[in-house]
This record gives sequence, structure tokens and C-alpha cells, in this order.
Amino acid sequence: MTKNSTPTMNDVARVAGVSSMTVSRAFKANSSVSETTRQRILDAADQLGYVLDSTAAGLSTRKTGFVAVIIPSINNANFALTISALNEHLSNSGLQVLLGYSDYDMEEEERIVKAFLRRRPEAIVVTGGVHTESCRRYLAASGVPVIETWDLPASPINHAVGFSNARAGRIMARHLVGQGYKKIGFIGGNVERDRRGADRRHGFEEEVRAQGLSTERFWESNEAIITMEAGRNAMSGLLEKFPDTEAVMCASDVSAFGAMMACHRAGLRVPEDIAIAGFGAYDISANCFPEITSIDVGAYDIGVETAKLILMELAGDSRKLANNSTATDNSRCIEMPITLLPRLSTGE
Amino acid sequence: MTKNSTPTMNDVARVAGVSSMTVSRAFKANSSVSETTRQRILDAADQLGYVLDSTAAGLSTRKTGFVAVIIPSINNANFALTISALNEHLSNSGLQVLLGYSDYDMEEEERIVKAFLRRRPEAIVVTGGVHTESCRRYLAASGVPVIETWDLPASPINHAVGFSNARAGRIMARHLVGQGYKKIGFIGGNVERDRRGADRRHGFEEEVRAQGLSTERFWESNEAIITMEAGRNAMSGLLEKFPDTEAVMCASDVSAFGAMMACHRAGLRVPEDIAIAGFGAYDISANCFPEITSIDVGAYDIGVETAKLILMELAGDSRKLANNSTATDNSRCIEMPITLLPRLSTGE
DNA sequence: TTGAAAGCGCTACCAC
DNA sequence: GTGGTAGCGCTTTCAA
Repeated sequence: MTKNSTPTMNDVARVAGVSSMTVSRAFKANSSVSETTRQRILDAADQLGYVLDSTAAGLSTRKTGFVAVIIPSINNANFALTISALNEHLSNSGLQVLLGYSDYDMEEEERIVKAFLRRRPEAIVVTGGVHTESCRRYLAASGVPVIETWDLPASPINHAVGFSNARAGRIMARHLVGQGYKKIGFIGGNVERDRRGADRRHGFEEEVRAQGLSTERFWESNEAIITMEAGRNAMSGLLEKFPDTEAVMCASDVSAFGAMMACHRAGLRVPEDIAIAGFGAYDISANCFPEITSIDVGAYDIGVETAKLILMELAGDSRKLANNSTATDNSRCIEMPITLLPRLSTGE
Repeated sequence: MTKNSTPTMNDVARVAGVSSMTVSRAFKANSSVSETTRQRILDAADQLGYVLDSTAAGLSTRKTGFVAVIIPSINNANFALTISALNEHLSNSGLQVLLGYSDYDMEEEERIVKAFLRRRPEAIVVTGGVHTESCRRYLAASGVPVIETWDLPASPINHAVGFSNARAGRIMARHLVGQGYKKIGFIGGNVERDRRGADRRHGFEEEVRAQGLSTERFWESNEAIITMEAGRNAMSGLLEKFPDTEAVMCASDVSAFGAMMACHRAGLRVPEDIAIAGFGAYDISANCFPEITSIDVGAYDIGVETAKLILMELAGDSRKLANNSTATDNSRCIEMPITLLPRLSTGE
């Protein structure tokens, strides 16, 4: 009658004829175990099919090796890039990303944060700088580094790695005006759900106004316009109401592509009849025809910088001393560069 | 001098004036604690900012609440759908998806499996039915349900929820032939890296051959053709070599879109001059113009069925008795339906 | 309904 | 280089 549960270090120790402590060491790099006994232990482990239990290890070391990361959507090439960078730069240090997605819903974000806190992550990465009040409190009280990404919050919880979405909007507006367009519209970003899209819209609007142009072609909607279909429908509606529209920025390349398809279906040529711009430097904006003018926010680099920040924080455990008030003292706010990509769709 | 670490159940117990055991009960639904003491405990917990430590809880209950899931790419709308379904259907039961992606690399998959096993997941979901020999062994010996998805392996490790990629290829080939096309090509799926794409190619090739048609227009490449750019380049190459090509299937909608853009750039009309088909029912194939004929594999439903299977398995803990040989007895293999979506790009 | 004791599997710490 | 002891924070089990 064999034991029906997974073998433990004690089992390995028994088979290898050593103490469990030595087994523990054998599984750790740079630990003082003679090469012969280590080999004997590894053989025994192999024979038993032993796998280290990092749950138990974490309880003892008080390090779970988790980094909690929350993004708005799991189906988004840009957030995927940030996640890739985090994974690549954290896994070397034995850190495992615990991934959650909020579906652009702050209540859901709060729920995920609460669930993740039970897993005792060593750092928490969230997207954006706007959260429920309760969520902010949980994050601030977590006792671990918190990094807000993809935005530059006015008052960050702790660290931030991002860019100004409003500035992105302004840059694109300036570009369109520079190309000579006057009757300019905007699609997306007018609902709470897509905060960062809304910031881009606001920046865009600000600049359009500053240029003395009308904002009547800014599309109003009750729903977030973040899919191709939504972009297509919005563009159809906009064209119906304002057939003389000369240029439109969409809150994302994805909706911009949908918008461009609506133009094509309507028999309009891009950019001869109408110019279209997007945001996010998605694959599609670079590969469709005509290519869509966009803004690259360096999604991968956001992940890289965030990972660096985390590794730095975890290296120096000093700040654990000050239980509160970590934020104001040694919190960092990193502004990432963004790049306008002028392309055919706006007449380049 | 306050304690500088996170509060524990004992801290809460002390403040609430009960034993830690009662605190434990207070945090569990359906446990026998008087309403008054429960409230007192929750207040104390709130005051201290206490959060349950599920690492420690898991050590005691021997249930981590993790379900390990490995997909090839985190930047893929279809795998994202499967993940969404898993998340939605597992989180109600308190299960947390532990997500990893292999980048279409079996060695990397093996590495992730090994890392995940240390977290003691209660079930493991992998994509595809081909793994390194070592990886198969680890999965089989894990002692928890293993579900291979997106494929129907000849000899599954344990369970499987998927479809026949070869059949998908055959279906599309038959459709193109039915539309009257004779000079038919295929782009993608000719490298080991994209196993399921390769299966589709083989099925497609089989059917094209069976129809007595040539397969000389099957594009050869050293790399996986899974991006828009790769699809575009492949199509350019194909058109150069065989300008008379009448129809092409791509291993994915993503590359199909790239291929279509190559046609547009070359001044070819789709489908008048050349027909294009894809695979996967991605957003882009439905929203581009012309729409691209595709095959819907029900990515979300794969996740739903997989989640159901996991919940069933975890409900009946019986099979833990038989330590090996779980597989052959009560393993299930679920074939999911796939749907051809005939669209404009192939002359519908 | 509540509490005390034991232990989950591992590692920190201190001996040798 | 190796082993013993204690304990991480929780839950199971048994008793009251």
C-alpha cells in the first residue's frame, strides 16, 4: 500500500539517506552540498517523481514569487506586449506573473485585486491611474510595490510607468491640422469605461479647439468603441451626419480599421476623400492598405521599465521598514516616449 | 513599535477576542459562527487591514485553487477567447487560472509545465496534442486532470477538448474546389512550430490531391507564417512565381489578411482576380473588405467545455485512488464542431 | 458554537 | 558540508 499523495522532501531524504534539510539545499543553487550527495538526492527525487512545492516554500520564506498584473483586456496586442516584456524580464528572477483582466471595468478590477492579494504577490501592476476608492486603499495597504502603467496619474498610488494619453491626442490633432485638414472628427473615448481613450479624446479636443476648429464631428456614443465593428458603425453614422468630414482620429487602430472599412464600403477613398488616424501602432495599422497613421506608445518598453522597477524594489528590501508612507518618499514616475507614425491614411 | 509585517489570523483573533479558529470559520461561508461574533471578527479584520493568506490555507487544505493553462501565444484573439471562457467558468468556483504561453515552442512549454507543477495546480490545460516526451511524462505524472485542447490527439495524455485541424483543411479545400477554383495554393503550416497549422495544411493538401489538382502552389517557407507581414510576403512570393493562382488558403485569418493586402497592392481584386480563405474566424476576417472566408472553431466553447470537465473532475475526488492509469479508464475526448464561414473573398 | 492541539511541506537559524 | 529544531499562517480534527 503506497502512499497515494505526492512525495515530499522527507520521502526524498529517506531514499537518499540524508536529512530533509540537505534535500532542500540540493534543490537550491549556490548552496553548500557536496556534489556526490546532491547527485544522490536528485536521483532519488527523479525516481520518486518529486517536484518541489513552492507553496510550502513560500510560506517559509515569505516570498511567493508572484507578481500580480491586471490589464483591461486579454485580447489586445498592446497589453500582450507589456505582459510579454514583464514575463521575459521577471521569469529569470524566478518571478511568476499572475495575470488578470478587468474587461475595462473598475469594479471587476477591484474584485481581482482583492483575490490577488490573498496570493501575497510581491508586487502589483495595474493598468491606468483611475480605480475605485476601495481598490486604491487595498493597493496602498498591500505593503508591496504598486505600479500603475499606461498612464501618468496625477497622484499615483506608488510608482507609475506610462505616458500622457492627452498629449497623444494633442499630437495627433496637431498633425492632422498640419496636413491641412479642417473638418476634423473623433471616434471613441467618450465613455468612462475606456479612461485612457477618453484622455486621448480630451487632448485631441483641446488642440482642435485651440486651432479654432469645430468639434461637432466628435462622435457621441453610449458604448466604448474599441472593436472593428464599433468603429465601422460609428464611421457610418458620422459620414451620414457629416458627409463633408475631412479627417477622423479613432481612439484605437482597431476601431480606426473598422472606420476605414466603412469608408471603403461607402466608396470613399482614403486618404483622397477622407483621412483616418488611429492609436496604438497595432499590426493592422501597419499592414492594411492604405496604412493607418498611428501613435506608438512602446507597449513592450512599458513592460520592460515596469519589470526593472519591480526588480529594483525587490532587491532592496529596505522600504519595508516604513509601513505606510512609502509612496511619497521613494516612488518613481517614469514617462515613456511616444512616437507619431505618419502614414498613407492621412496623406503622407 | 508596531509589527511591520502583514497581520495574521492570530492578530485578528486577539483584537476580536476569539480564537484564531473562529476567525478562520468567520471567513468561510456556511460555517458555524454566531452572527454577532462573525461581525466582530470582520470588523477587527477590517480595522487591521487583514487579508486571508491563501498560500497558507492551501498548504493546509492541500488545494491551491490554481488551474494551470498554457497557450502558444498571448497575442491571439482565439486563445484569448478560450482563456476568457476558462476564467469565467472557473472563477465562480474559486479557481484561479495560472496562465503561461509557450511562444509555439515545445521546449518552452516543457519549461513552463515544470515551473507550474511547483505551484501544485489542481488541473492542467495545454494547447495541442504534441509535446516533448519529457513534458508528456511530467503531465501524466502530475496526479491532476490534464486537458489537451485545440486538437484531437491520437493518444491523449488524459482528456482532450478540440477538433480535427486536418478536417478543417479538407473542408476548406472542398469548398474552394466547389467554387470552381483549380489552381489552388496554401500559405503557412509547413513548419514544426505551428503544429495545428501544419495539420490544416496536410488535410487541405490531401483533399486537393484527391481532386486531382496540383499542389505546386503550396508555399514553402522556413518560418511559421502567422503574422500579417509574413502572409503578405508569402503572397507576394507566390504571385511572383505563379501569377495564375486562382485561390489560396492561409493557415490563419491573420496571414490571410496580410495576403489579401499583398493582392490589393499588386492591383489584384479579391475575389474577381484571386480568391482568399483563412482560418479562425478572427474579427479581422469578418470586418475587412472584402470579408474573408474562414472557419470558426468555437474557441470560446472549447474553454467552456474544458472548464466543465475540470469542475467535474474536481467535484468527484474519487479518481485520486488510482494513482496511475487514470487516463485510459475515465478520460474523455470531446470533439467540438467547426463551421465554415463562406464569404465574399471566395466569391460568395 | 467555540477552542486547543497538531500538522500541511518547506526553509531560517543555529549547531556541529 | 550536514542535521535538528522551530515555525511560516492556516485548517483539520477532536473535545468541550
